[in-house]
Amino acid sequence: MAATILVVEDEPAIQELIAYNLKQAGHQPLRADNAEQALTLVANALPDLVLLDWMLPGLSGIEFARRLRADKRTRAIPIIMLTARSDEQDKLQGLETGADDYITKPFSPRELNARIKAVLRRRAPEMTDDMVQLGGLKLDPASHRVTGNGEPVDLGPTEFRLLHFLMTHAERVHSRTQLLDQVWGDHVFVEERTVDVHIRRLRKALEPTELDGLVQTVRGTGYRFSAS
Amino acid sequence: MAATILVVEDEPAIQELIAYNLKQAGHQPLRADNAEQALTLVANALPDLVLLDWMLPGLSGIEFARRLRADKRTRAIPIIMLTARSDEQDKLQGLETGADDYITKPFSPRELNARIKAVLRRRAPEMTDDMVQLGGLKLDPASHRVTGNGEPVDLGPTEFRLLHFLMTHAERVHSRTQLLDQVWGDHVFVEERTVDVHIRRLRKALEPTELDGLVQTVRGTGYRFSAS
DNA sequence: CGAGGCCGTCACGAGCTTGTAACATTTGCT
DNA sequence: AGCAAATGTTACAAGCTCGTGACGGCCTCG
Repeated sequence: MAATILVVEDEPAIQELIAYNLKQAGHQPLRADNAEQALTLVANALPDLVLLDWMLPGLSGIEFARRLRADKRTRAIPIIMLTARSDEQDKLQGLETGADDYITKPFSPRELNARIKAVLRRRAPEMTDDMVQLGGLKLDPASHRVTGNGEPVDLGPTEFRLLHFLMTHAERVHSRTQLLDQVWGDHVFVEERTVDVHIRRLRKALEPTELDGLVQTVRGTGYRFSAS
Repeated sequence: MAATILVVEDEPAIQELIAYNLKQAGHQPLRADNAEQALTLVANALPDLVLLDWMLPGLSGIEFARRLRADKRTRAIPIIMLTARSDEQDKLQGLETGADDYITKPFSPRELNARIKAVLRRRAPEMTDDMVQLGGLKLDPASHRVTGNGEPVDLGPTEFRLLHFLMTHAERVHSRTQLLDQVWGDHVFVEERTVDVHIRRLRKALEPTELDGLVQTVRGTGYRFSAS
């Protein structure tokens, strides 16, 4: 878990309620009363997910979603829209605009959390605290523990995040830039070669378990985690 | 347990019955005949849980629940609603409003107690008086006593609550912020590093029993109680 | 009103992490 | 083979995190 979630909701009580529930669930809520404010926040820091009220004063939720989708930097952010009652018209338009899911008010905290988790699992599996197990390696985000063939593996924070991302996006090559964006964060500027060093550190930590071969180099492209 | 439980029920006989049962089970019942009265009581002292009749004269149970959820101070209070027969409509609306559980009349004292315990455990496992026993450490909330390998361990109030929380949420990393929210209470403003100091005091108290290793640091993330 | 216990904060230092540069090695190509 | 680009590897200084002891304030109890 531990995702940063932007809540765009003009009703203060509901906003407060949602924010509280997000915090309880281990997320980091960001709040905005309207779309303009939300855009400013997004400009400063990318949230991992957006909870968006469809009915907003000023710039509408639909329009806000469009703008997110129009900008390359924000296009991939999952959006869950909040609609009053089951307004079919809104739902349709929302899903067309690119919302990942919708939830109708009133909703229970339980339902909200379930949907957030579902969407994150689909769009950003490394944000959930699901255990990942691949090719003899086991990584548990909840306890923050890694074992290789049963033996504990000691990793630094960055190596842990790197391995987590690679394992949740296995069998795919990731360029250094992508890894920097995903593992380091997108507003960070670091030398690309730094990735190499951390890959090295990760492999070194995996060596005792003979599992370092799972982290593979794809020359000219980047790195890949592969269990095959 | 020893939880303070607010009973909101307009039928005097049933209210009396419930209150009696709660007392028997070791709880401290507060009674209210209607939502207005209940609000007054809540304003004075926060109960640990609310038993709420859905059908009330005047302000309805649903509305009362909404108000609890709307106020930051009362938002976290678990609610169990009492519904006459199995009125599906009410159940649905109740859970959406944020009730944690429901129980249909008539119900047995046993069932009521079971649900209360379950809800308390789910919302705040460290609220129940279940004894926790992990890795040689034994913590008994009822007698407020801790023993490590049979030897008594002397803890201050905060260390006790901290250990209780960690033990009831073992094998999970908790950030300092989470610990402050859960152990100190989330309206409190304290330095994050204060957590470190109390962890230190907890470890020091555990040292004589050689069990201080159970409280582990996860660098860059937080702390974890682990028996493995 | 004095003693003791508990709490939150601070400051210092050890040790761990991290980004970078520098050098070594491998790879692909001609 | 020879070359250039890409990647592996190592060392290191700077920065950050965490452990730890100390201190002063507050409260309770005698």
